[in-house]
Order: sequence, then structure tokens, then C-alpha cells
Amino acid sequence: MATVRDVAALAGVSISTVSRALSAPGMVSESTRERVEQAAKKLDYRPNPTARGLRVGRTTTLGLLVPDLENPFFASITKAVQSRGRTSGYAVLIADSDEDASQELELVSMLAAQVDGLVLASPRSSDVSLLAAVDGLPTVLLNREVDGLASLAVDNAGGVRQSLGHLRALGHRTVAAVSGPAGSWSGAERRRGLEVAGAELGVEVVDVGHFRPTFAGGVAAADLVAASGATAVLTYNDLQALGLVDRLRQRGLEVPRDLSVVGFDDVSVATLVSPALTTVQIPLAALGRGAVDLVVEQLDGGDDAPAPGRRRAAAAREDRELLDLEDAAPDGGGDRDDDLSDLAEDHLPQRSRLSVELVVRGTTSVPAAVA
Amino acid sequence: MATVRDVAALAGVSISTVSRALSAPGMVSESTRERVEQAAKKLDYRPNPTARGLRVGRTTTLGLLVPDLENPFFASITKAVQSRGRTSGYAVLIADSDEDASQELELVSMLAAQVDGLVLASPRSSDVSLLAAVDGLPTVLLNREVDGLASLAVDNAGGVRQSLGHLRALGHRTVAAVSGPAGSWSGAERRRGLEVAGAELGVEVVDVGHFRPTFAGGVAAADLVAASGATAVLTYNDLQALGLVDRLRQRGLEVPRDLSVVGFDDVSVATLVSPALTTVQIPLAALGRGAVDLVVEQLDGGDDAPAPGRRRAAAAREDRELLDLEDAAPDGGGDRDDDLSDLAEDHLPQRSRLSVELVVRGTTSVPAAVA
DNA sequence: ATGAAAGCGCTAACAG
DNA sequence: CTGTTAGCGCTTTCAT
Repeated sequence: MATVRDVAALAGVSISTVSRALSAPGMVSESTRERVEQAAKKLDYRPNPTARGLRVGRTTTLGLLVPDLENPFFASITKAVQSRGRTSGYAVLIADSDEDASQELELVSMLAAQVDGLVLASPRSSDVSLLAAVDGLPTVLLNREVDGLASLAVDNAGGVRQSLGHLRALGHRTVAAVSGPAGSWSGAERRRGLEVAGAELGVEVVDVGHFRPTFAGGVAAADLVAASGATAVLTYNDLQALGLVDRLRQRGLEVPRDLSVVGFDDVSVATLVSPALTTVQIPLAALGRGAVDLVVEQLDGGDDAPAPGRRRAAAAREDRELLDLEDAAPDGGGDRDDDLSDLAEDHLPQRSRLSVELVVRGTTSVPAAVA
Repeated sequence: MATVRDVAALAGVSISTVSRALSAPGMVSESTRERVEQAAKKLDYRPNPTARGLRVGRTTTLGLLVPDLENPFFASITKAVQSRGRTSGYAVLIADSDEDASQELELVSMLAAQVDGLVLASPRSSDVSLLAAVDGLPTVLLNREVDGLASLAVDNAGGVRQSLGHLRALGHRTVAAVSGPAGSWSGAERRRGLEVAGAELGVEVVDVGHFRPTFAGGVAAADLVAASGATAVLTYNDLQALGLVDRLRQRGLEVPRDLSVVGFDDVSVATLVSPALTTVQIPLAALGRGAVDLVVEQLDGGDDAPAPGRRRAAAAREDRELLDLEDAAPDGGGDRDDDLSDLAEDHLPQRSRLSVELVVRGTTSVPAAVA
């Protein structure tokens, strides 16, 4: 690869002029800008991002952590994050934790070292572990809220409320609920939402327990649901709903004739099966885009301070020095200009919610007893 | 973040000793190694990958390009690549081209600047564009072969042969084939394989044209298939098969009663529908893993030369100098040691094939005319 | 076994 | 407007 030097030599200017001509075209004369550009093109020069990153303290890379890429929910989010990241000038590194909380933390730590910002989709780790792992890096949580971190979640309570309302309107009085993974934040939100909505609407909801957020999880839950006496069921996500329907069918129970089922997420497969799944639609692309925007906002918002990376480094070092009261002699670092007062964040990390919408398709109907 | 300097100061050694203690534990005394390690742990020191990357000429990052992350085929591959990459010590950057060839090339160029190696899944661009875009970077093609590039593909001909054999055994004499995107390499392979297998087995295959490799593509193809007079159909992939079945059903045609259909890929949704899809199973995880292994092999194979990145840079510069015959004065670069003779690759890039296996499920049966 | 110093490619002061 | 210089954090000669 050609370097600034090669271009400088060919254009007959200094390396700094090359750098300027390419990244701050307004700071050089028209004529030199053109000469530099031509030289650059001729040599097919591409600034080395690693070198730039080292110098500037920015990698222009975002990290994305997901629990399972094969889950279409996260595949869609990944796609959206990558797409939005690119238009915002960021490459994206992915990490798949395989639904494993301990791997998750390790992955976050690895990512943290080489990215400017983090998007953590449905992380399973504890609040404190998470906070520690991201280590002050601009971060956005998806489907999870943690004090001190920005987040973007969906209106889980609203989603289950709509589902329950729909079922109630059809005539269902007792509905089963299959929960997701035990540690799931949105699962907890949904359970809470279900309780109040159930009370309000006068429908009895019976929780059949925790199951993996997969097709297999739904299969596993099916028999419990069938035995619950409910005439309808709410699943943690669409994949579970699919598994549930499948197992029910094997047992000779027809959906929605014998049991109504409503999923959550509206991943694309929800419409690929028949009957198509009644489910709560989450704006997947908006979720992914929003996450990137929130990270970028933090990145740019911190721009009155130096570059974020260096900012953090300087602040951290200062903290240590303050604490230890050793190493009092200035060690030649010229970056002492940062002001401790701006350590106090005056705007809290943002928490946003996206609204969701029940979409009624083929898996819900009037209960047999009523019809 | 703490730096080598901080650690060195705390451990009372020089920065080079810190570097050694951490990356070449055998080169320092036991006692200092321990002191350094403790200091590092206390400061939570993590070597800055960017700085290391700049110095060493390796980013320990791989780039992965896919046409569509929402296609479960590529989601699975992505998952496998990420997983294997991690165990091999590489982070992975993803890029989704949205099935767009021009975006694809741009993405490859962007990736190329910041990774050590590339995995390109089912790229759509022309051979020469691809060759130019990867620019000598260790690369592995998935489901595509290009002279001069390593690749890992599946036995497409074998797959369609098995499918056709199965159908023939059931009694089908004329089967429709729906093709994938016009530029698809594996599509072309399958068509060729279909021709010879059709001739051999004595079944007439009628190509109904090119369709997108999606559910919608299958829907679009359905009517043509129905009108083709065929009693069975081979689709380009499972998503198409699903769309096809769905549209057929809407028209009152039942699968497999009225028409047998066999897909390709065996993505997980193939089993989530009913009837479950008869399809050609591709070992997705092995594909992803294999791709990473092939890249890593190239990376390590080139290790008798300096680091690959620097190697390329040096060689390229040398080439230019040789060509231009200018800039004759040594410019202070000490890295003139590389030998032009080793530019001649003596082992060709590897081409591998993974075998596939037809898995018969619910969408194929004896044709109505026979039964 | 350890330290001093050079330098990867780039950008950002700081002079002119 | 342009050139010179310093240095991001790290690894790696080259001395000792």
C-alpha cells in the first residue's frame, strides 16, 4: 500500500499537505489539492485506518454483541446496525455470545479495546458486570436498561397488553404465558406487564415457566401449555411460538381451532408459516438504526472534550494520580489541559422506547368453548 | 486505559521488558515476569490493539462479506466465521452488500484496508473486479471460484444430482428448476449439473428463469412452475421453496400431493414449516469454519516472509520502484531485505469442496399421475 | 536478561 | 497556505 510519503513525493509536497488536502480540502490551495488528489488516485492511496486510529484515538469502529446470530431477530438487528454504522462512517465488529453470559463479558472486554462504541443487544449479564466491562465506553443497550447506560428498548408492557386485549376480545378468559430465559430483562418486563394487564382485563394468566427463546424451547413448552387449561398462549418470541404450534399439531391439536397463540417480535418467518403468526411487531430496523444513532450521539456529544478515547485515557490516568498521590512529577505529557469539572455528566444517558404493534394473523381466533 | 509506560513504571522496569514479559514470557526472568504481570493486572492493562497493529502490520481482524444477513444461510455462516475467528485469535468485521454487486466492491475495498484477511460469501462481482478489490489480501471465497483466489464451495452438481435422482425414483419425469440470481456462480453450477443429471436419468428439466433467492422470489416463480407441466420442482434455495409452497397453496395446489418440491441449503426454517422441506443439506458451520481456516492458513503460510501487511507494502513499493526506475536513492528505509524471488507463489491457492446430502422430508412424494 | 531507541503511518500543533 | 516536528502505544532491533 502506498503511504502519505509516496503521495507527497509524487505530488511534490510535504506529507502534512497530503494529509490536509485529503481530509481538510479547505485548508490548501486549489492547485495543490488537485495535484495531491491526482497523485493519490494514481497510487491508489488509502489512508491506513490503523495509523489514523492510533494518532486520533478513534477507530471508527463499533462493536455489536448479540446472543445468537441465527435468531432472525438479531440477524435483522445486526443488518440494520451494520447498515446504519456504515452510513455514519463506522465499521462494525460482531460478537456472538451464544446466549452465554460469561462469554458475553469476555467478548465485551475484547471489543471494548478496539472500538469507539458498543451496541449490546439483549445482554444477559448483571448490571454491575456490564458496567465494568464497558468501562466508560459509549454504549447503547438494546432491550435492556441499566442505570448509567443509554438504552433503546421496546414497549414490552404495551405489547403484552395489546396481545391480551385481543385475546380477551375474542373471548379468552385464561391464557398461558411461556417465559423466556430466566435472566431476560424484557422477559421480566413482559411478565410484569402481563400481571397488570391480566388484572385490568379480567383474564387469568398462568405462567408455564422459562424456556429457551428458540423453536426447541417452544416445543418443550407445548405440553405444559396444553395441560394448563388455557385457551390461548403468549410466547416469549416467534421462534417459540413456531415450536409450540408444531408440537401441538403433532399432538392433534389444531391452531387456532383448539388453541390461540400469539408470538412476539414479528421476525420474517412469522409470515412464512401457515397459519401465519399473530404477533407483536417490533420495528427491527429502527431498533438497530436507533442504537447506532445513540452511540454516535455520545461520540459526538463528547467532542467538546478531546477525542473520546484519549479523553477517557487522560481522565483515568488523572484519577489514578489523584488517588495514589504518587508520580507527582509531570512526565512530559502535554495533555494536562482537561478539566475535572467536565467529568460530571450533566445529561443522563438517554433511555428510549419504541412502540410496538400487534399484528393479527392466523393463529388467533374465538375459543372453541365460546364458538 | 493504562499503557505500557504505566505498567513499566509500576513494575520498575523498562517498557520493552513489559512488552516482552507479556508476549514472550520466555525471554525474561521469572521474577520480573511476575512483577510485570502483577502490575499489569493491578492497572487492568490491555495492550492497545491499534498500536500493536500499526507496529506489527497485523490487525488480527478478519473481514466477512455477505449478500444478506437476514438470509439464514448467511446468518449461519456469519455465526460460524465469527466463532472460529475468535478461537483463532481474530475479530471479525462484517459487511452486508444487500445483494448489490457495486456496493459489494466498495465494501470489500473498505474492509481490505483494515483487516488481515477476507472471507467473501457468494460474491456477485466479476472475477476481475474481485481480484482487484482484494488487492492481494489473503482471501477465501465461499460458494464461488475465481482463478488466483482460495475458495470453499459445496458440491452443487452432486446436490442437484441427488435431488433429481430422488425425484426420478419417485416417478417424476419432468421437473421444473427455478434459478437464483442471474450472476450466481453456484446457480450456474447447478444448472450445468442439472443438465447432465437430467440427461443421465432421463428426466426433462425445464428452467423457469431467474428469481431472487428469497421467499418473495419463490412466490414469484410459483405460477410459472405450475404452468410448466412439471410434477416436481427444484428451487435455488430453501427460502424460495417456502415462498413457492405458500403461493401454490393459495392457488389450491397442495404440496406434495400436486407438486413435489425440493430446496437447497437446509436452513433451519426448512424444518419449521409443515410439511417440512425436502432439501439438500449444506454443512453451514463447516463452511464458515473452513473459510476461516483457509484464511488463517494463508496468513501463517506467509510467515516466513515478514508480516503479511508489511510484506505486501514492501513488495508493492519495490514493484513501483522497479517500474518507474526513479527514486533511486535509498530513502532511509531499512527493510530492503525482501527477496523478489519469493514473489512467485509456488503453491496455488486452495480450492476445496464440501459434500452435501439430500435430506428427504415432507415436500416430495409420488406424482399424482403415477399414484 | 534488560534498556535505549527507532519507527509503523498518520494527524495536529507550531512555525514560518 | 505550507513544511517541520512531535508523538499516538506498541514491538523489535541493537547494544549492553
